Amino acid sequence: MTEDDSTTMTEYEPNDRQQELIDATSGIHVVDAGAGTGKTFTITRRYANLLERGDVEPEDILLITFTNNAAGEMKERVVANCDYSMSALRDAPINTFHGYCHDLLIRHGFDAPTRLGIDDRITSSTQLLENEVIEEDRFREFLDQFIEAHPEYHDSFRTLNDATSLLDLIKELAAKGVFPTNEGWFRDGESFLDGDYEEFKTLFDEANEPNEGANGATQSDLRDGLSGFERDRCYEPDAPSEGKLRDGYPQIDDAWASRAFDEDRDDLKAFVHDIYLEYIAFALQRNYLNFSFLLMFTFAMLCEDHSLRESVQFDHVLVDEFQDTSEIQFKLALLLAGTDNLCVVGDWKQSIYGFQYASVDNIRRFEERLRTYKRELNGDHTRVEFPVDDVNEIALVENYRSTQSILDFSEHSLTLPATGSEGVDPEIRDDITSLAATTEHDHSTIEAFTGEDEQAAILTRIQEIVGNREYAVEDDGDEADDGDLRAPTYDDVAVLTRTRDFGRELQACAADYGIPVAYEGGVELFGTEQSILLLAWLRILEHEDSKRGWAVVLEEAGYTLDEVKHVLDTGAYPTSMVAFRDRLAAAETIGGIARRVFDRYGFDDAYADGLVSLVQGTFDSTHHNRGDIVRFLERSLDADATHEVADNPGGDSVTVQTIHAAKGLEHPIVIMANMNQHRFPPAGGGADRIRYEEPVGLRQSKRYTDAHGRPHLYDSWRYRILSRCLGREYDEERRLLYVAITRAESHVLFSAGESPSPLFENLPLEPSVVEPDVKDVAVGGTERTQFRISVPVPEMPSGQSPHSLMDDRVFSDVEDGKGMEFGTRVHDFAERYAMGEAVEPTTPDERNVQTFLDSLPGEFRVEEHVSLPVSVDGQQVTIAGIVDLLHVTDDRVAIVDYKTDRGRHAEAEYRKQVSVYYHVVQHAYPDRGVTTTIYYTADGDRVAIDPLSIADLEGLVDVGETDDDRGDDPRIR
DNA sequence: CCTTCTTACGTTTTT
DNA sequence: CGTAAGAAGG
Repeated sequence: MTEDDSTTMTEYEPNDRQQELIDATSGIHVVDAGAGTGKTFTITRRYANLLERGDVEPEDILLITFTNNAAGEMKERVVANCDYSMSALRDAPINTFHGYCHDLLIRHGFDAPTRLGIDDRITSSTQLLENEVIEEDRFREFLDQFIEAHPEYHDSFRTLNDATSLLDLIKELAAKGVFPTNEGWFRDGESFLDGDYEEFKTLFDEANEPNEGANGATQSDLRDGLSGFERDRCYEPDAPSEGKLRDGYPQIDDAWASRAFDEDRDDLKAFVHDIYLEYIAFALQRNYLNFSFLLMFTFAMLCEDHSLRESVQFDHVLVDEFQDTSEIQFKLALLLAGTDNLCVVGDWKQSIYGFQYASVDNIRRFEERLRTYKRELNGDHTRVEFPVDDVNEIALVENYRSTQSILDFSEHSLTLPATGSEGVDPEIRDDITSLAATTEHDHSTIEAFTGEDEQAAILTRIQEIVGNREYAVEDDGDEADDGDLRAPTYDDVAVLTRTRDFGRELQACAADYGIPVAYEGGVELFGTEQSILLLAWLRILEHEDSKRGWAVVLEEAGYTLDEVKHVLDTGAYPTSMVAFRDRLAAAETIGGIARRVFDRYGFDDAYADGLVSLVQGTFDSTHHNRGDIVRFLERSLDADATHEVADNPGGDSVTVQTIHAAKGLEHPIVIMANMNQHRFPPAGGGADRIRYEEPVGLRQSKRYTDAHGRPHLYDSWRYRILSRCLGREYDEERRLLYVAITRAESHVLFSAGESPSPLFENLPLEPSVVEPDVKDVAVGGTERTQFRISVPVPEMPSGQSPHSLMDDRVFSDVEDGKGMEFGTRVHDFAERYAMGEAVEPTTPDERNVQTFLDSLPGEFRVEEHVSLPVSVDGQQVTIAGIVDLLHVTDDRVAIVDYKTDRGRHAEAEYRKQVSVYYHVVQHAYPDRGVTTTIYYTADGDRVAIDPLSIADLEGLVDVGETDDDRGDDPRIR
């Protein structure tokens, strides 16, 4: 499903344009590589071609990608195309900008901070701070001490509404190459802050152009936008009255352009400068760098240290995904290029990372920027030594993904007005390189629909599509030339959304109907029950906040509010919980704490795993105490922080993801959902009081002074005029829609609810209205009941799994051939079949399971968590595990454990495992007879096991081993 | 056609 | 809380 999958097969030969790029091994090339044109394929071929010529080695070629994944994939595919092995390319500079800069700083960046006049060093102990929530926390801490130290800025501080907006500003400036030094600004940074009046004047004139009325000119957008100029606002005394400002008609007076632009910003610049510089120093002092500073220091170092720059420069520089680069990244590429063998590849139509400071003009106006940047970099010293006049443009035009209908349709999206009144510059069409399809069929459906309940409408449509040959998709099986069409499955459908929330809602809604849906992408990990309980236990461990923790834990355990209150007041916490707390307190690492908490509650899902690995990864060092972690969890919860969680149910399911997450992927059928007002495009925008915007530079919208003889936060009348000229940009929203459409191979559908957005209404399609009619696919209503057998948690237990009682050696000399994955699949089938899901057996083992389960009357309990407390040498130990199946009838309970083994070699060991289950189950069902059996799926043989006594089991426990030593999955297969 | 009022909204995510 | 799009009013 990755980009270029259609071209990964080596049997494909490059097309003419691809070949041109592969052969273009010298000179400057800018490659317009549209969606699905085999970009990665071509780049890796080009790279291999360079190596084959003999005089170029891997270390002479810098290949920059956008993500670490892409870098890894590039390496693999280069290896597939040339004589080098993976190990030979291990150290090859195929990397992201950040990754490469990190390496460079570690190797040569010791005194890079001195380039900004900061007297500190980057050392091998300097950490890269990756987590945003933690950085914001540090930044707040920094700001507090900054305010303390700078009384002269107290007024400036009053203008701020939110501390982190300043951190964002710093990162934005860093991405533009604007850095502070102890004496002012690095190189010509200050001119960026001042802005460019000429450019602004152009925008001003544009906004001030009279509109065409029915009879003659009507007022300009600018004049219109300035109505109500004084409404609900208080300006400083030098502000003009609305009447004066809007004196002219149909335009306002030209002179306002310079009056609004020219402003004394020395105080503002000094304020931002000092915070910026001192924050960098603060970070170094605390031994960390953020992603922005990584690039900043590398750039400063390469700029100023001429011999270093020359020594690291490359013969060839190749940048992939160039539409996602920021300005400083473009400049870094130039500094790293020793010759004019510079090749950038990208597609401006897929530039959707503006909020991460990607600058689409890097590729759209490549030549212009190249010249400007060369001039800037060479101002005082020749850093870019090669000529930049001769730029070759190559456009890849053959698309290997979509039908021609979809490709043609996708171009509309780039010119759709995104508001009722917006006019889109039609010249954009001239920049579009039309793509040519290579598919054999052109059977596409392109349609739009609405439904009052959009979620239901989408699910209804999905059910109509799946299995319907009208929505046939290409069957790209392994046979070389197929071109056959087949009816779609759930797997073929992807629902794309602009914002995450809609996708998550749809996922929940689909789950109600039993429609298989896999949400892919970042998940709100901190709002989960797992996270809340972990936080609660950590609070209990931290004594200051322990009551808040206890309240959550007690409530979860089923105490009523009154009971909770009573326990909190008296401090009489249940002894088993106190014992658990003490056991937690003994854990060495945060990962150990988290795992113990999740074991206690039986969480062994993707969320628990995600949390364990996240906290373990974030707090691996000993520098953090539990208070830090509590704060981290609180902040993350507060900030709705998201995190990637591997929660793919697998199997045949609909994909739901954001457009951003879908970039680079392809799907046979795409449903572009939630095209509603204020959702796509989203409403709102930055309300930051201090901001940087091209071309007006650094500005503030409010200022705290005592003008009018009264201290107040006055509005800036200049800012109001300037912001009216800048307006809101919807180009990126159109590109997002473009990306969504071009993910589709065969069919595209657009959906909206009750109030479609202009983007939807302006589609050249006639929307149909879908009456919701979702069929419930959950069979028989056999809901999986949450039933948990629990035995009171003993004092001071240390946990073990039944696995630890067993002797692994019986498994080691067996050549089974089926493997663990097979076992997992059979167990999954058995679990789902027992719960009444409509699953079909695919192997003889599964058919045996089916026959077996069909023969059993009564009730099933599936995957029961059990724990058995035992005492060994006076020490409490809990053995926890999961029973595959409990077969419950009126007078008996049967334990069934599936085994996929071909032979019986391990039965003696399994006896220990199922004996644990026996004692727990007997305890839970004291009135019924309990039988313990193993079901061998290979031959359908059910074997009764005579359980060991508790005393026997206790004899098997090795007290030296704690739960930290065992694997994550206590399940025994 | 122009102005004023009302109402509804608050994103995306990799390094 | 501040913004901006659309509706209503003049």
